[in-house]
Amino acid sequence: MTVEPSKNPLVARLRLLTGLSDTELKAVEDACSNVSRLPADTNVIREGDPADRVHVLLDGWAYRYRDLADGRRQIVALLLPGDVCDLDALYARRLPYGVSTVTRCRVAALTHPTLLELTSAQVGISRALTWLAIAENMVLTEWNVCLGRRSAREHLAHLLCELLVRLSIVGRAEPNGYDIPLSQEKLAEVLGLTSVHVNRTLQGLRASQLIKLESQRLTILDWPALKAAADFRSAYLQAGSSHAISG
Amino acid sequence: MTVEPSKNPLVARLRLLTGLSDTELKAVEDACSNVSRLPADTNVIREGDPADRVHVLLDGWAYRYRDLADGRRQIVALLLPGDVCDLDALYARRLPYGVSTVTRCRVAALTHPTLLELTSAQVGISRALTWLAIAENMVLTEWNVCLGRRSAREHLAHLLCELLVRLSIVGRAEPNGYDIPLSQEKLAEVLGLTSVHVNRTLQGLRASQLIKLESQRLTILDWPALKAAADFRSAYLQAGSSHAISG
DNA sequence: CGAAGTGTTGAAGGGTTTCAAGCATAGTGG
DNA sequence: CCACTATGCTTGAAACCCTTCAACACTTCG
Repeated sequence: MTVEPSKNPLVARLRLLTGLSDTELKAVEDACSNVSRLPADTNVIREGDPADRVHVLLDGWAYRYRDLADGRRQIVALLLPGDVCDLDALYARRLPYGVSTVTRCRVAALTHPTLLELTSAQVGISRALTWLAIAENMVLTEWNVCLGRRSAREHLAHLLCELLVRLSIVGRAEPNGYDIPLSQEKLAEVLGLTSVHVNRTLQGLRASQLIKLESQRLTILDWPALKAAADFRSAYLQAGSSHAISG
Repeated sequence: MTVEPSKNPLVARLRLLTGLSDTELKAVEDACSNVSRLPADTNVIREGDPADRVHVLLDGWAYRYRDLADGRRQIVALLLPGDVCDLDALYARRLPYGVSTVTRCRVAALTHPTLLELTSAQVGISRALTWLAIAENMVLTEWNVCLGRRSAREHLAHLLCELLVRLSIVGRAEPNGYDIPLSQEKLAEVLGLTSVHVNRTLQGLRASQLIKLESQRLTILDWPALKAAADFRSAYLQAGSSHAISG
């Protein structure tokens, strides 16, 4: 049985990294049929919302964030096409974070019963869910390292590297650059810095001839040097190809 | 069918938080029969080790860490009884981090085939794996917030709160305190600070009459005030009780 | 008793924040 | 077409949290 290449970026990721069968991939694709379009800069879900469905980002950029009482905000995940916005909704009564769009987005909603049915029918899909959670884990772990031990310059360079690899996996990047719709303010909320310092750090990377960044377009001028500045290893983003997880 | 209360802290966690059936809990317990004992301060796995099995911590404290080229180290997870040390081993060829013991530990090793068999036979166990990954996710997310946006004092207070709740779930804490075998150096590696600053921050919490900490024993003198100082909400650690995930 | 690890303290330095202002760009309405 | 406004980017100077370096005290243990 052959299936023509899907436009669904989640399917693309699962095909590339997990070895799911065509039948299972088709089932995932079918499950993503309830699609809605959201404008830029709007809430997908708010912190504390009841968790009765899971959202898959099909197109556009979004982010997961937590706000503190005094207004400080930390972005805890950048969501790209093919990412699940709120996996925790599977087991949490209410979500401990909010999700908002950066650009216009297409989002598929999968209800709890739909997912139960899917995972019961095919073990591979159940394993794919575990894989998705673990893939997120690895990104979160790397962010922990960046936030805890890396300088602003290293951290920013690392983020730009991570985004290149993740976007490439779902066909949203060219070899030497990509469109990045984040303001310096948003970058600051990701990096745990102020936008002022992000600005200066960005200038540092530009001055070193590592990157060019203008009008929301990042060009990587020296990939080896950027990777070195970040101490970046891409392995953690590409795990899964080793063991097939199909049922 | 009734099962007498298990000494296995992973079973305790799954029973309390996920609603797995007794049969499934028994299967998990049986799978943890290959136990080894490790002395304090030794490697469970090293960064880059081949990932052919998964380790479950049955007793003692351990931690997951990443080292940078110049010697900086970030601890990316504190592992308590009932925690899985290296879930990523399920899908990664090599582990992107190391795991070491803090105290003497008892650790169960589950080989890849064992796990495949378990998850194929019982959907509930497959879902439990996803739940475990998501539970880790929530902790990692909260650490991101702490590292990115909270002050040293808030962060330290938050960690002490988190540990009380997590230890309580597996019966390793009293209502107002617990044994904490971490040196200030280790705390610093968790918090992304220096041990000097951890020392001063700890003194601040003592001076405010929030905690007492001597000879590896933490006593919480004012739980509401400590929670307030940390802006701590325990919900993220107790998710799962809402939806049963049994197969 | 000496050695090693852990906790404590002081003083100086640095990376990042804060505050404040100025500039550019894009969209809006008169 | 041109104010006018809003938003984001840039820059400077001062302040602050945390680090660095260095020294000393305490405990444990061979």
